[in-house]
Order: sequence, then C-alpha cells, then structure tokens
Amino acid sequence: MLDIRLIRENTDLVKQRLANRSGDYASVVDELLSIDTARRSAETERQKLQGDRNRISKDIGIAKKNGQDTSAIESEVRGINERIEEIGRDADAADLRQRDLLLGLPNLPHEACPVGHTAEENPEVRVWGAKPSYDFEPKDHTILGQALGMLDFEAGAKITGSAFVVYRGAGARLERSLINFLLDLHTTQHGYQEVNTPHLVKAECLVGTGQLPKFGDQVYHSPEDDLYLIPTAEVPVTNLHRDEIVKEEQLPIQYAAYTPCFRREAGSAGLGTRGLIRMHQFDKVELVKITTPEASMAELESLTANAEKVLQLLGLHYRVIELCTGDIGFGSAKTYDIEVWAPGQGTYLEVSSCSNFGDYQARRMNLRYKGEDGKNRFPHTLNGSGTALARLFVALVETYQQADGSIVIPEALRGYFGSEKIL
RNA sequence: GGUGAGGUGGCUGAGUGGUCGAAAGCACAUCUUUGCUAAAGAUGCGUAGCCUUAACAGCUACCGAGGGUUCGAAUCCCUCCCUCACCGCCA
Repeated sequence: MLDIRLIRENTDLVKQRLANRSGDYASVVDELLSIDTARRSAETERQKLQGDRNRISKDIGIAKKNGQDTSAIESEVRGINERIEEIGRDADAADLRQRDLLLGLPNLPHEACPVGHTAEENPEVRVWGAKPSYDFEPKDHTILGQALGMLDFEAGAKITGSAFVVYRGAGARLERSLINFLLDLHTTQHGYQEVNTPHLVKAECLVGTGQLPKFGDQVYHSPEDDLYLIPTAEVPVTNLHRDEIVKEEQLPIQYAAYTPCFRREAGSAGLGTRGLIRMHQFDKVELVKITTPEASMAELESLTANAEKVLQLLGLHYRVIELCTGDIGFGSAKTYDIEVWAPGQGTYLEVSSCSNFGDYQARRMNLRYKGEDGKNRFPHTLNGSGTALARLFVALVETYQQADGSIVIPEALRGYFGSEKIL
C-alpha cells in the first residue's frame, strides 16, 4: 500500500513511477486525491461535532448532579448526534473507498529497477556455469521420471485432477532430500530461522502480502471457514509479524520455511505445459527478510545470493535476470529472477523470484519497527524462493541424466538422498 | 463438541454509566543526588487520524472485534473471535 501522503504531496512522482508499470493507474491516483480531500473535510467536521457532544455531555453530568433540568440541552445533543451520523456516513464511505483504491494500487518500482515494458526488456545480470553438453539427445523429465517410476501424473490426475502429481519411490525421496538440503543450507549457512507455518491463512494475511483483493481468483478458498490455501510461504511467514511493532535490534528478521504452495493458475496460458513445470500444488522453500529501509537493497542482494548458492552447490547452470518495471510483481519495488537451465526442455526455468517490497507490504499489514529515536517506522520486507522445488527437480533430473536413463545425484545431495544414482 | 472463567497500555493489574485514555506497580528513557559490581528521588513514557505550526499545543478515535441502548459506555445488552481450566473425541 502506498502512503496517501506521498500520493498527496508527490503526485507527479507517483504517477510517473506507476506509468512505468504495465497498466494505467493515473486515473486511480486522481480519484484517490479527490476522495482524500472529501474524506478529510468530512472527518474534520465529524471530529468537531464529536468534540461538541463530548463537552456538552459532560455538562449534563454536572448539571444532573446539581439537580438541574437538562432536557433542553439533551435534545440539543440529539441534534448534534444526527449530524454526526450523517457526516459520519460520508466520512466512512470515503475512508472505505480510499482504502479500496489504495489496496488496488501496485507498489512504485524502485528507482534502481530498470525501466521497460515487457519481459523481453529484462536485463540479464549474470550467468553461472554453462549449458551442459551430452553425447545423446537429453530427455524430458517426464520421460525420465516415468521410466524410473518417480513421477506418476496419471495418479495425480486420478485422485485430484490435472496439474497434480504423485511422487513415488526415488522421486518422493529426491523431493524430500531436496527440501532437507535447502532448509539445512539456509538455516546453518545463511542465518535464517526455520519456521513451519499453517498452510491455511485468513484473508487479511493475503491482503497483507498483496494477493488480495486483486488476485483472489488465483488462490484456493474454503468458504465455510473463510480460509485460504497459501499460494506461497511468503504469506504466512511475512504475516507472522502483522500488526506488530518490532524492535530495531531484532532486524533483520530472517525466516526460511518449507511449505507446499497452492495456485489455481486461473486463465494461465501455460497450464497445459507438460510435466512438473506448472502445477496447482508444488513444494517450495521460501526465504523472508524484514529489514530496515536503509539495509533492504543490500539484503536483496544477499537473499538472491543465498538462493543462487543452492544451484551452485547442485552444479546447475543458471542465469539471473532483473525484472524491468513492466514485468515486476504487483507489490515489488525490485526483483531478480533466477532461471535454471533444463536440458530436456531446452529452456531456462524460473526457480526463484527475489523481491524487495520496500514498505509496501509492511503498510498493508501494519508492521512497524521502533527506531532508535523512539519513532515507529515501516520496515522493508523481502522474499525469495530458495528455491521452488518442482522446477529444481526438473533441472536436476534433466541435467544429471545419463545415456542409459539413470540419474546421477550431485555430491552435495548424496548425504540426504542416500545414494549416488537413481536407476 | 460441552461446561465454566476470562480478554484493559511493553508487562502485571485496578476500574460496573458522567472530567477514565484509563489508578498503582514493574519495565524503559532523561535528569538529580549518594556513591559504585548498586540505591534513592524527579520528570517522561500507548497507537492512529484530523487540524495546525518554525516549534509546542489542540481535537477525535481506540480498554479482544462488530453491532445496540444512552445526552454520555472500559463499565449495560446482543453477536462473533481468542485464551485458560475441566469433560468428551482424537492424529
């Protein structure tokens, strides 16, 4: 959520930054400004009337104590109350409308975020390793996985539906060993605290991180309980501190969490993609940081480096791209995507998206920290996948496939997986 | 799921219709004094919004949440949520 004062006082800056995004928000900003003016004048009037009422009511109390007749003065207050109610309706309606508009407005891209309109304009930041070469035609993970009895798409479709999968045997074990490997890496080497959160959350959590109200069609919802299945651990983990005032000494707060992620992928063009690339449910280890505004950009770099470390240790070729203003997510101010090479696909797959949200989420969830001067401020929140599992599984299996269809397990994972090869 | 008790400021905890935004204690901050592995005293110390300002100040709202009664609600009524205890059930 943007600061209404920023919009009020630096309207041109706000409009200009938003103009770099995809979508047109100039008219929303204009409506916000007029609503804001109306809201404040109604609010001021209401407060003045409430002050009158409070004063007169006190006088009534005193007068009654002295045994005086107060009926005239009481009816005067009744009149004031009618006006309070009337003007209060206007004030409340304006307040609600303003909040709706603010919740529907995306974050300002940071000045460090490259300006561009489409994904084609995302600059490549760095490349690690090189595409591996094979003296045979590398196979797709679905072929490898099904041949080795690791992936059962039919069973997933049977018990749940398309874009759900059952991992079996070595496949299930590989998934589990990757989760353990990732959690151990981030908690013992990178200073994150492991958290294990509920997978169902309240609506207000999704509002806090920005999925609601605008992207409600993308999350699974249980109407009886009014609970939502988490689309990412970012939601429960960041909201751990919603409505809190944390101490500055606590920052940076760093969490690592493994959770499954549930996404409806409504209207998604790529849902027909074969295999594990785009599922309604997938595992992910998520990294979340809460930092001071001063530290957040440096923390984004370290967060991204923490995610990259995963791929380096597994020996997987990847590249890091920076999302341009036209391609960054709704709440993000700056984002790096990490894309791992999948030889069987012949493409790079996004396995991590590392973003600095600035104070955008903190405002939405009313998360603050008390600075050294005693003032409450909004901290910056960051998160990034460290990393998404299904696609990491794809890259791993496709990269380490052998001519005979077996998979070699990379060194770093062997202690977790328990053997060197899947036959 | 049932029954009972309860939800007040960072914490403990008073407060059952009228200067209560809320006593007191603890914690914390600043200052003073005595002096040195500390003690005493003074002052300050919630959040948000509005209106203003050079700054201070002022006003409004908030005592789990939302409604209601009333000239006036932390206090009375209704609904919901949460916590604790016991019972039931149970991975």
